[in-house]
Amino acid sequence: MDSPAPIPVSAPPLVSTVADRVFDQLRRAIVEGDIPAGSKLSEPVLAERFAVSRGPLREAMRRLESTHLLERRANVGARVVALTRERLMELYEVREALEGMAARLAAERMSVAGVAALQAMLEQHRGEIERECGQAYFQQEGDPDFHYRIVVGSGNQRLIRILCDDLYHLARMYRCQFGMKSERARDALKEHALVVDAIAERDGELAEWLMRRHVRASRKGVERRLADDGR
Amino acid sequence: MDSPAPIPVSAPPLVSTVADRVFDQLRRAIVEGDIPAGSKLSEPVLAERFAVSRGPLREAMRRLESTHLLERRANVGARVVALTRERLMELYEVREALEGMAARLAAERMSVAGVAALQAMLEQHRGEIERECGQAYFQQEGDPDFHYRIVVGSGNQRLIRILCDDLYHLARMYRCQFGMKSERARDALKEHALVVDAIAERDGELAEWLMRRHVRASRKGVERRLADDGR
DNA sequence: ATGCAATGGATTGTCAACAATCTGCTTCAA
DNA sequence: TTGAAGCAGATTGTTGACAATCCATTGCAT
Repeated sequence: MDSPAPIPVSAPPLVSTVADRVFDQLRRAIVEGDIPAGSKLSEPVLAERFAVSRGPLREAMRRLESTHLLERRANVGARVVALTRERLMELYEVREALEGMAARLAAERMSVAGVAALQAMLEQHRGEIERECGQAYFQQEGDPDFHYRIVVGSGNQRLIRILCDDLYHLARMYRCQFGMKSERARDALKEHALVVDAIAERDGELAEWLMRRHVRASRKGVERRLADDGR
Repeated sequence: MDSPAPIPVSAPPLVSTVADRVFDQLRRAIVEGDIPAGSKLSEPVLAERFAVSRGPLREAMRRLESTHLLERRANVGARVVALTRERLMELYEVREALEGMAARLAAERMSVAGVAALQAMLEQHRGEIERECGQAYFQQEGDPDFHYRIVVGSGNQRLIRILCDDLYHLARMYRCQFGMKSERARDALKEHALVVDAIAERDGELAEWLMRRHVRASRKGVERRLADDGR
């Protein structure tokens, strides 16, 4: 049984270079809204803020750009991506396709130990949601955990990189900045359980179908919230 | 009716910087096998080869890494990705999911003009395949054209970037280096026609299903070829 | 002969200065 | 008053030199 500790998404670099540190710090600052979305990033001021020269900083920014958190134009500068309703919907569409496939592959290939760990995690989440009759913890921690495990369980390295290295950070950025806490916790947990069951039964087709429906349901929940807020 | 000229995948940068040029040249050299897969890239020798300093070169390499054509390790160096049968299959799995979704979205959203252009392109391909009773042209030019159009027609910016900026270049690398010329040209054309019909009928569900089957069929064709070659 | 430690060479990471480019403001003419 | 052309300031792109790190070879001890 695995610990509920944060899952190492992409293997952290064996040796940490200055650019790596700056990359992590900058990403967190952007994702958590410390640096507001849409704002312009000046290389000199950032270099001073992180106490590094422009070389490693530019490398970090380049990597942020490759994860689509930054947009650069030559001789003009870099801006943090703008969070729009449209982009969020696009993100959900891609996630639906990719995570559906991940669930299918996980059902076909995940080790029995992996499936057991998945079921254990689900049980733990069930306990937590019961205990604090709460929605807060689940959507903020449990849901990403669930999705990570499925994706990693697919065994498809490319799938893992696209989702864990890029899309999930962006998804977290939306959660942080739009302040979404789902009231869908109980429904989501039920949907998770169905997906896990399908994986345990090695029914790839059903697992994919259920996962896609789960992602669509999440999207609709978000859509409703945004409509209420009048974004 | 559009010209059969090469489709501009991602908008070429308005101003071309040195790093941009090196990026394009390096990518082409890697994709076309001019620089063999798995080989190590030395910064000094490449800098001399392209007659630039290490700064822009490193930026270009960083971008190649973000497209997963290069792998870097700190203080060790960069290597061109190794082309393995396993990675190729992973690529097809991701493409199946993503292009299936693209076909669905294209069916729902593509403009009538876009659909007309798609049909015209198909007709042109049909003529070409008839004329040279040939498979060469089609798989090397026509098939990518077809997939590009569908993806762009989805209107999902993120989908477009993932597929056109990253995956398609890698797919082309496999084609170039494994020297695949499909004997599947006629079958593929038929499959394309079915997808286009579904899009024209605005039947997203069917379009997705057909596109996924088409990608799977391509994968199987490649698998068979690789088995024959004993890779 | 085998395993381990130290050293030399090369490669990459980092830094600060220089050059090219863009943006916004000022100025001038219609 | 409006529009375009030119200039100033700042920002980014590029360069070459310096420092830190790793890999392979060599030598030695077991």
